[in-house]
Amino acid sequence: MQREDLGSLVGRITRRLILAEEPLLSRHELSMWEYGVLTHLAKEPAANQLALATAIGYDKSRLIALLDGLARDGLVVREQDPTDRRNRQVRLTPAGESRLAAVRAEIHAMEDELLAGLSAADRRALIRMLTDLANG
Amino acid sequence: MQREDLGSLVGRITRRLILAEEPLLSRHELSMWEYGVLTHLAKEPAANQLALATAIGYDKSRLIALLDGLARDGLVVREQDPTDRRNRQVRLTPAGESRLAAVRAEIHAMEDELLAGLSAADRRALIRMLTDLANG
DNA sequence: GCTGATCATATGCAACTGCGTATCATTGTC
DNA sequence: GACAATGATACGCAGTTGCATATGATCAGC
Repeated sequence: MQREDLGSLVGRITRRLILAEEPLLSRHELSMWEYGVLTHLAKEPAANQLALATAIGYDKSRLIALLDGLARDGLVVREQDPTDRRNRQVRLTPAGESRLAAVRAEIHAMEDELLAGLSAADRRALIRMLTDLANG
Repeated sequence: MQREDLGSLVGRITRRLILAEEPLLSRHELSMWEYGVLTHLAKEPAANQLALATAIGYDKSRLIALLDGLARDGLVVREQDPTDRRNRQVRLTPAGESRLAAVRAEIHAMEDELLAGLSAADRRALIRMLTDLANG
C-alpha cells in the first residue's frame, strides 16, 4: 500500500481523541482550551499571560476571557508579580488542582483504554517517540 | 515528571506538522483540505460526496465549494454514477495525480527529516502504532 | 404511480480563529 | 525626567467551522 502521510495519521488520531475527551471534559464543565490551561499551569505557574498563551499555542487576546472564566470559577488566580507589576502571574488554586486531578484521571483512563492493544514496552516506546517529535 | 497527556503530545506534533506543511502546500496552490481530498481520492475514488466528506472528516456542505475549486483547476472530475444517478462519483484527473505526486514528494521528504532522529526500526514501529491508533 | 429515503446542492447562523491594532500602566535605559 | 519597550486588556475584522435546514433530483419498495 502507498505510504500514508504522518499528518493524516495524526489528524485521525486527533479526531478520535477529541471525540473521546469532549464528553469527559464537559461533564466537568471544562472546554478543551481550559483544560489545556489548567494542565499547563499544573506543570509550572505562568510568569505572565503572554508566556502562557504562546506555551499552549493559544491567542493572547483570547486568553483573557478564558482566564476570566477560570478565575470566576475559582480555578486559577492572577497575581501581580512583585518584581514587575506589569505581569500577572497565573497559578492554580486548590480548587483548580482538584478539578484538574478529577478530569485528568478520567482522561488517563480513557487513554489507557485506547492504548490497551500495545505491550508495555511498545507503549513506553511510543510515548518516548511522540515526546521527542513534539519537542522538536 | 507528571505523565503528559496523549492529546497534548499529539496537539504539539500537529502544530509542528502544519507549520512545516503549509509553505509546501501553498507553493503548489493547495490548501490543507484540498490536499486531504486529493490524498484520499488517490487511495480510492469516492462513490459520492457525502462519503468523501465523512471519510476525511470535513463538512459535507463545505465540501461542495472545495470540489468546485478543484474541478475548476482540473484536478478532479465529478461524474454521474451510472447505477444511481443521484450520486456524483469523484476521482482524480491525471493533472490531479501529478499535482498530488509533486506535493506529496515534498511532504514525505519533510517527514523523513522530522523522523531523522529515529532508527529505521523505531520508525517502522512508530508508523505501525500510529496506524493502529488512527484506525481504532 | 405514490411515498419515503437518499444524495447533491445551497444558504444562513452562531461560534471560534488568527490577526492587527489601540490603550494604558509599568519598566528599564539613557 | 524623557523615552522606548513590554505586558495586560480590549476591540474589530475577515475567514473558517460545525450545524441546521431547505430544495430538487433520483431511487427503491410497495
